[in-house]
Amino acid sequence: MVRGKIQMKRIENTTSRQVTFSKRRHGLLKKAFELSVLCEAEVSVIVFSQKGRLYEFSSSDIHEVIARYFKQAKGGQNNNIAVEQYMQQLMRGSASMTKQIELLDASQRMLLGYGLSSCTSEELQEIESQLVRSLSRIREKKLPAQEKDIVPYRSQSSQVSDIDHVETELFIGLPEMRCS
Amino acid sequence: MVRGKIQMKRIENTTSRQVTFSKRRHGLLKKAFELSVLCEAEVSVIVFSQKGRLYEFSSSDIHEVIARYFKQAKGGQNNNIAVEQYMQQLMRGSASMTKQIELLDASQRMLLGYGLSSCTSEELQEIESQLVRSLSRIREKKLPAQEKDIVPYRSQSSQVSDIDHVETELFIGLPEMRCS
DNA sequence: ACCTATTCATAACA
DNA sequence: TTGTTATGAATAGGT
Repeated sequence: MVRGKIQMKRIENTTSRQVTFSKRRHGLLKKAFELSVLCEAEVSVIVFSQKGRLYEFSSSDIHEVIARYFKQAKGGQNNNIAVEQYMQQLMRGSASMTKQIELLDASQRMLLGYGLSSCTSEELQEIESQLVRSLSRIREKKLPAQEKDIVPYRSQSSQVSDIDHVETELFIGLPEMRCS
Repeated sequence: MVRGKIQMKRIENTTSRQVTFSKRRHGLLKKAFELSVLCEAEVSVIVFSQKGRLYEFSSSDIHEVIARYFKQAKGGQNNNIAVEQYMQQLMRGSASMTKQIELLDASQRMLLGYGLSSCTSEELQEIESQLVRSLSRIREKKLPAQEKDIVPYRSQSSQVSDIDHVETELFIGLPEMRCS
């Protein structure tokens, strides 16, 4: 398009392809932003580079946009509402899970001693107390087995083995399908 | 940006806002297409107008892109794999449901007598036979109740009342959570 | 990363 | 709405 317009096909030269990707990616996200501002539209853009790196823009919560997409797409004529509602619930579930992950991430970092700059002294105290309790429990366990704590039953499936040790709750909101 | 550059804020005049939306939306989707071609990137764009109309571009199946997004976003460090897998399954479930809807749409249209131009004569015959069978069953039902067909139990919930009358199957693939 | 000659996108207008 | 055009933006190739 400049100094000799280019062909609309994959740029073979790796270096110039990467440079072009960087420039045009910037341009695309900027345009998306401008469209959302000028026209009060809801705009989301997702870009994966060849190497799998993720770039995105969203004028509002991208989960909401995706949920709205699933609701609207194919939603015109004679499609049933149940599917749309189900999809919305799936999406809201995804959104809440992502938020949960962020919260867990933050709390874990705190318990590991990182990201504490924003904490009040009370919070730091609370974290410390928690750490103390954790420590004492661990030491308690190290004593010769005394069956003090009955280990609750857990599925052997490794699928959920990393998520169910936390104190938070997930409200996925699956509609009653197969499980009462 | 032309004949006097514009301010980066909502365009107040409704007409020019709509015109600008139309033009810039075209430009955005075109740019997204070009980026995906030139740089072999995976690009998805979702746009909702103020009136709620949906516009989209995706270089590949948008469900796949969204699934990949959920997999990648927040997926860097210490997040557990179970959540990612779960999200992927939710997304694949959404994708398969959308495909199911399309199939159902098509078959319903055929049974209603539309969209038959692409059918072979065998298919038309099959549809006809089906319609005949349907008709005879309906007439059978119209006879005084004889308890010929035991009506299988159905949830009273209207949530799924429109989807479970079809002969196709949905493989949502929910991981074992709460249901065995 | 920084230039700049060009092509592209588009705001205003018709 | 669709089309035209003057002008600002984006960017391919080069440094």
